[in-house]
Amino acid sequence: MRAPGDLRADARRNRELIIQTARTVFAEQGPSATMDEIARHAQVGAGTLYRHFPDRDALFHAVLTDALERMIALAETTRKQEGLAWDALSRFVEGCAGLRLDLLISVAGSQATQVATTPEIGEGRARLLKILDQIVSAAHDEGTLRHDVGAGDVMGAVSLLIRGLPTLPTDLSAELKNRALRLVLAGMRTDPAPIPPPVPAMTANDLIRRLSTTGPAKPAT
Amino acid sequence: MRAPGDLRADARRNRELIIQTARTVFAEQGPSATMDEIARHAQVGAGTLYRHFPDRDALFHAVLTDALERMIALAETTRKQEGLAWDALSRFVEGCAGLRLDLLISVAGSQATQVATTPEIGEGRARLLKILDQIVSAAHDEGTLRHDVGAGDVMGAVSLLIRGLPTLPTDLSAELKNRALRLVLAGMRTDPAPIPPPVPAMTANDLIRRLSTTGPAKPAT
Amino acid sequence: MRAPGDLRADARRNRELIIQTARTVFAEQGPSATMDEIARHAQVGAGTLYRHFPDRDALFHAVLTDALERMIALAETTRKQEGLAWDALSRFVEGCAGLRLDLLISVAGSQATQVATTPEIGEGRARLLKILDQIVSAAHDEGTLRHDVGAGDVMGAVSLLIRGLPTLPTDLSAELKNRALRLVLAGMRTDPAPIPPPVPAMTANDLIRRLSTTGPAKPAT
Amino acid sequence: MRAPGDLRADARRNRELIIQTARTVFAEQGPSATMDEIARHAQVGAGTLYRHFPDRDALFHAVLTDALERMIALAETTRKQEGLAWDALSRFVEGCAGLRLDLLISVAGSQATQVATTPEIGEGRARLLKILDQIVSAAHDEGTLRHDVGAGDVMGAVSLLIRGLPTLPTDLSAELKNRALRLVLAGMRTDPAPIPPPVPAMTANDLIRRLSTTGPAKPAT
DNA sequence: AATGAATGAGGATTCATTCAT
DNA sequence: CATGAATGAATCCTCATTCAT
Repeated sequence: MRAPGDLRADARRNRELIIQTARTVFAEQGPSATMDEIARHAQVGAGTLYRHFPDRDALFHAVLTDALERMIALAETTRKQEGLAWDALSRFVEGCAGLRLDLLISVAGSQATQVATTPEIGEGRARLLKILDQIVSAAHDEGTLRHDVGAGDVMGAVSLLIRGLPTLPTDLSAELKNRALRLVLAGMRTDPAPIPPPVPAMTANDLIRRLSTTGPAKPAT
Repeated sequence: MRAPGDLRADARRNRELIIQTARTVFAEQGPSATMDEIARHAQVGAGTLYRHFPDRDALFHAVLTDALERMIALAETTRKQEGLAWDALSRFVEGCAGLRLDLLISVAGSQATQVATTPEIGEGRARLLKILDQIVSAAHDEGTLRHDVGAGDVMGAVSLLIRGLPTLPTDLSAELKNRALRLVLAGMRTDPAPIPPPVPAMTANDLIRRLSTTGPAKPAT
Repeated sequence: MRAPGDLRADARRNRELIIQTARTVFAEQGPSATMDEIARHAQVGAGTLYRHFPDRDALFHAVLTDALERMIALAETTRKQEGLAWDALSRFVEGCAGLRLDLLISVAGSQATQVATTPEIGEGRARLLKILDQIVSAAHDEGTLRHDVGAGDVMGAVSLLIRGLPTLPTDLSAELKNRALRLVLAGMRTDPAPIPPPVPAMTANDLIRRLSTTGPAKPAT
Repeated sequence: MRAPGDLRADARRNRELIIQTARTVFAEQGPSATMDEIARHAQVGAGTLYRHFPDRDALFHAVLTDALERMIALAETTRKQEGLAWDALSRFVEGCAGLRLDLLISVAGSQATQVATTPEIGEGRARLLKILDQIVSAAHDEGTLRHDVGAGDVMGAVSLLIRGLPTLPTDLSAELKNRALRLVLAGMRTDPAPIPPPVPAMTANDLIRRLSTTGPAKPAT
């Protein structure tokens, strides 16, 4: 008899590969990226993709679950590593922006309503919120976080902002996203918003120039 | 033969009808709503839809242009009606959330990249940004708006937030969106944070409860 | 305003065309004939086929219903035209064999179990059985039909026999089917067996020779 | 290395297992049952199945050959055991119905045309027909069997009838099949049909009731 | 100018068959 | 040899778009 991890090792690697590829492809092409496209990028046959994820929704579900896990891990890390709760909170918020989770809601929003209501997803969300709650409570106690801001607000703002603006050039989208996140963080502080440090404002002209200079970052579906 | 104005009135009415219907349908079913679905909701034949908009992108374009016009009108109105530039700014931001533009970016993001780079759209964006610039400058002068916040930041934050979170129940989505908008506004102020008034925080438990109670707001595509 | 039958005439013609084509193609290629094949034979696009019959089962259903109607019409005709109930019965049985309904059960048997339980099909079957019942009763009264043979037996035997033996050369299949039908009819008579008239038996050697001489009648799927 | 007989025994057992499993699965799910389904039911991997039968047709071939062997064995048995040729004949005909060969033709008919023309199958058929010929000749000599009925007729009628009506509930299908077989047998007799003994007829109402009461016997493919 | 049927290219999914373990 | 994962061609079905009425 074989060791149980043998073939499974290969399969597990493929599964992981497909999930990560799907995340990338969805982020780049939007939620209507085709299954074939994903399979091609992952360098596997369509059949392999379907062996692992029996249909489109199953793949969405796996991608979303994976994304949630990353956010949870991020929240736990920052909570442990940062002395100040506020620092944990802001590192979490900014870290989410870097997780390349653009698709998290975009995918869910366009096709996967049922996916979003899966028990696993629900539990994952709850787990994440519990951790955020601890950070938020600590920040309340520290006096750094406004008391009318809860873990639900943090989660909501992050969910809204991490999507970025897919029609814009990638770097401009990232910059606007980061600036908006900083503004939200500033709005959450009790004191006069020492954050962010005075960087130049994004003026109307800045935006217009950068919009007219560059083409779109991403091919449409 | 009829007078040309007669038919034109009819046609113009149909065009308007289709645009508004499309906005609704896109907002409800996501950006992959089919042309037939839109035609059916507008109670016209597919042929009529295509007579007005030669292809899918043309329809997107019209919907986005229409949305931009609404935002422009809103910005102009608040600028004229409000004495304080800050009030104009915050009324604009909050007004956008009420325009039901959920689809503005969601549509654009998933399918209409090329649409987003159309000259008309570019000009509309520029026009809107110019008006915002006036408001923003006035607010800077007033001392109510942080100097490191520009019209581009306002536009960016609004664009990111007005989409809402389509997988959540409608009311919860709206509430989270409004709370996030208020946090952003608070983050833009120079002074501590008179906004929003102390309302109870959205806690982790609030969010978990409301997520598990209600089903999703919208059938997936 | 147009006459209501205008466009519909075209569509109705297409619907009929597709049903008859499907019957032929199923009869020739077996129940796993592809939708595309049927569409090609009918000289319509796949979309047209699907507009009329939303999925494979719907097409099956239509084909089966159509076949039932033909059997019903046949039963009614023979009942009216023949003086002797026995003649009506045997003309019905033999007529069914000529209806090219080879697929009737073969299709149903392989894929369309749910189709077979449709209310329409059920009603059609009942209607047919009622007519057969009248013929059968009259034949009982005539004294030509054994009293332990009912309309259900007639229907059952016909259903079993009309399929033919698709692997055999067409003419051999037809001949065996016809001989079997005559044997069944003979078995239903009260008197010795005036039917069939003494034709030469199909001997083992006949069959072996004809099986080895000719290739199969039909390309496999 | 092991003795060759060892593995061979295992392999032979597997081969037999797969054939019998395939027969069952085909009979239950129709001729389009998948290879994976058969492998799963036989509790072997797909690779094992393909080691024994290089492709789908090879498996069909084996199943059909096996069925033919059973019919041959049955014919030989009845010939030896029955004193009266007629009894041998009718026991053969009825025995075939019990062999669960429903698929014999149904499979062949839908997919395996080429299979049906294989030399092995041809020889098997010939062998079976020879045996039937002996029985038929004896029955002619006995005066029990009509002289215009040959071994080919027997084979044909049996082939047509043993398939049953897969859309009907199992027991109803079996009953109709048995009744039809008895009618055929009656039709083959020289004398006024002492067979079958007077059982109640299957009336229209019987059939309608039983069709509406029970669901179909088999899930469609 | 409106209608809705027809078209067919394209995407999701399945499954016979191959191959690495 | 057995296993079950990988493959990709083939099939079902959808939907943007065209066209006859």
